[in-house]
Amino acid sequence: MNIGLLLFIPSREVENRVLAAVVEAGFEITQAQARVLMRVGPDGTRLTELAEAAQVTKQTAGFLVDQLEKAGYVERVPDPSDGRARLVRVTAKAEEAVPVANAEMARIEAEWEQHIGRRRMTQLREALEMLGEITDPYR
Amino acid sequence: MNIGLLLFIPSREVENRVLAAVVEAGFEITQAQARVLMRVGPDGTRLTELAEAAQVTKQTAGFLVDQLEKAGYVERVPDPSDGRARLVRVTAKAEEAVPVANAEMARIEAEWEQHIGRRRMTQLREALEMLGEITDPYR
DNA sequence: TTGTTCTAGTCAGATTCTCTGATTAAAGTA
DNA sequence: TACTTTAATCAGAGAATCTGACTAGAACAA
Repeated sequence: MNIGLLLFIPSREVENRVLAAVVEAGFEITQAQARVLMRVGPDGTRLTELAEAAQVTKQTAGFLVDQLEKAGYVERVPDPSDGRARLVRVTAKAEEAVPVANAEMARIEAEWEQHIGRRRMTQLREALEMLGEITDPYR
Repeated sequence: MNIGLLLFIPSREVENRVLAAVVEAGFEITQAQARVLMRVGPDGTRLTELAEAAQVTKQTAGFLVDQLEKAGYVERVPDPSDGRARLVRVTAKAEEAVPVANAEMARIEAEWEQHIGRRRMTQLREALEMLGEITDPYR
């Protein structure tokens, strides 16, 4: 079984379930928007950085941030260190979704650990963290 | 770091690189088409099954299969056991892309093994195979 | 056998996501 | 100052996806 599909399937499972939980809780947000929102840092992040981290073009990132802004999940503030740039920051409203997402994630991890065992779960996480070092464009 | 993102990042890396290699080799195909094509079984697969495995609606699967058919990567033949159904089968042309994809995949795995070590790579694959049992709708 | 219900697939229409190319304004640099 | 680069946006188009409605064949119950 190919490693790409092996990674893709549980990845999608998490995405789907976490998004479903968040939507269920009353937050209207899409998968694409969530992928960008997830990348916004605690002190705000520039559009260009978001685009790079989420691996989409600036235009796409801008389009998604527009929607997130309209829905009240992020705000754009001027970047004091660069007059051309603006910082995208998450709002209090978006912060409220975090515990919902975390709870569903914890539920999933618990199910997985139930199935594959604690040791393998630890190993999985460790291997993935290391792979992130060479595959995550954000780092 | 959340487990969904940890899975998503390397998953996308594989998808992107394998697709790029296949396109580079002259096969004109998109990510969405590839995801469906990948799920076609050796004896042909029904559209409904493809849709389920790839987790898209029948309409979307049909749309993508149309394109794959036009491009000559799959053909639709009547299902002898059911007059309503047709079997989607991969053509010889599509088979030619397989070694290209496999080669790139092997290259990626080698790089990863270089970075995280052989033992962790084995553990990773084992954990993912097991997770597939509870997350892959195809099985 | 004959309705009734279910299943496989398609048609129509709309929305969402994504891209390429061009433009504007601010920064950095020679 | 003039040139180049960078951050962001505007315009337009294409790709992928969905919901809802429909057709034809299969399955089943009376």
